[in-house]
Amino acid sequence: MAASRKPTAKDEPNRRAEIVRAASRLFAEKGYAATPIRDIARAVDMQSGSPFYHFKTKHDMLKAVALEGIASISRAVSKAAERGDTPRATFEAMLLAHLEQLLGDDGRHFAATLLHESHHLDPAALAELIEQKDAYEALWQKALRELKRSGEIADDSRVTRLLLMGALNWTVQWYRPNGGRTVKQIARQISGMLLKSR
Amino acid sequence: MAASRKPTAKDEPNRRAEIVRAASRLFAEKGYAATPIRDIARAVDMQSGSPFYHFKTKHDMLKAVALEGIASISRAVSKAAERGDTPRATFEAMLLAHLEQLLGDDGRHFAATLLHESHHLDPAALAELIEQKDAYEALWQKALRELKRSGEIADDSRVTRLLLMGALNWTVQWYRPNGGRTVKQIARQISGMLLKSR
DNA sequence: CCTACCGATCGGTAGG
DNA sequence: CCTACCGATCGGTAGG
Repeated sequence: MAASRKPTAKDEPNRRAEIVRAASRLFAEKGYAATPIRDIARAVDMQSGSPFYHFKTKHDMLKAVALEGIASISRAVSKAAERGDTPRATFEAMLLAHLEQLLGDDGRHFAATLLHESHHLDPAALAELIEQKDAYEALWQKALRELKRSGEIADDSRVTRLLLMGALNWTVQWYRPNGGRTVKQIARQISGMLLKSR
Repeated sequence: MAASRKPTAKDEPNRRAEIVRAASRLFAEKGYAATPIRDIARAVDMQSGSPFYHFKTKHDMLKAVALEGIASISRAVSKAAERGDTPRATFEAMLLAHLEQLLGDDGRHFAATLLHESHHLDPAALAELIEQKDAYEALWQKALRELKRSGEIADDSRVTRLLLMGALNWTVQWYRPNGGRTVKQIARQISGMLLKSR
């Protein structure tokens, strides 16, 4: 898995992205504070000081991971939200997109870092992240509003949204691929729990 | 808040419990790996090496916090489960008890540590914790089973339980006391979302 | 991006 | 429980 040749500065076009990817995996698995930069460097075949050529501080790495995490979830769910023709179909497409980002191979470590390690960010970076997160959650608030208008949900308050986010985001803690249930089945079960008609 | 007298070995009857309490708060706020034992010692007016008189390792402190966390949640919810006369009343009492433990002043830091920092435990301690957690969640599975029998819920599968746990446990991320909603209101909203009749 | 390195911090311990 | 301390690790940097 690790390339044994010695990379040089001109070698890869985007070493920075590789670092972010490796960092996301290690932050997700061992936590930000418990991950030495040396481990991230080794994961991308660098020497221990070299990541600092791409990032000024370790915090900047975390910031990059967290922002990329919320950005790709946001992108995927926005796109899904455009496709539904009914409030219910829209909602179900959004559920599926959100879960695919959280549980899929590509975004899983970004999402886990975003959800569990963001509190290590400095206040400025945290504020930036919260701004993105608020914009993202507004998509859900809108979807809930339309479900209420069409009579498929009784309450579209902020608390409802937060409880829904909890049910979704908590899947990161227990979902295992090859664990019997597909992501699509879980999405369907959530909509079955929340929506009235069938 | 911090006593300025110098405590001696015979001084307090239960310094160990104070350490666990302080550790729960710091682990919850800054994370296990980012909390130096020196900070815990200072929080209980000890010198930096003294916590090791009570705990062999830092991991043992985390283990104590996590096990006390699951134990008190388990105790509170068990007690609540005994009091309801209908499946619905039982369920609502359990919801309230669980949330009070997670969000109340006493258990809040224990719960946050339990939920967010347990992965730092060594495999043996983690296995012990999971055993307790499984026993706890069986209480919920039973409650869901009875709600299904009485026709107030459509699905009492394991996934339903996990989604419910997610909605509940995620409150730790967003609930703020004096934030408008009481714990009781949140509990009621969850039962309103999940249960069919009114 | 590598080499070589520094200062600070940290978990843990010996001895009392 | 305190004093005094050690060895290891870690984020970060200078210079090339």
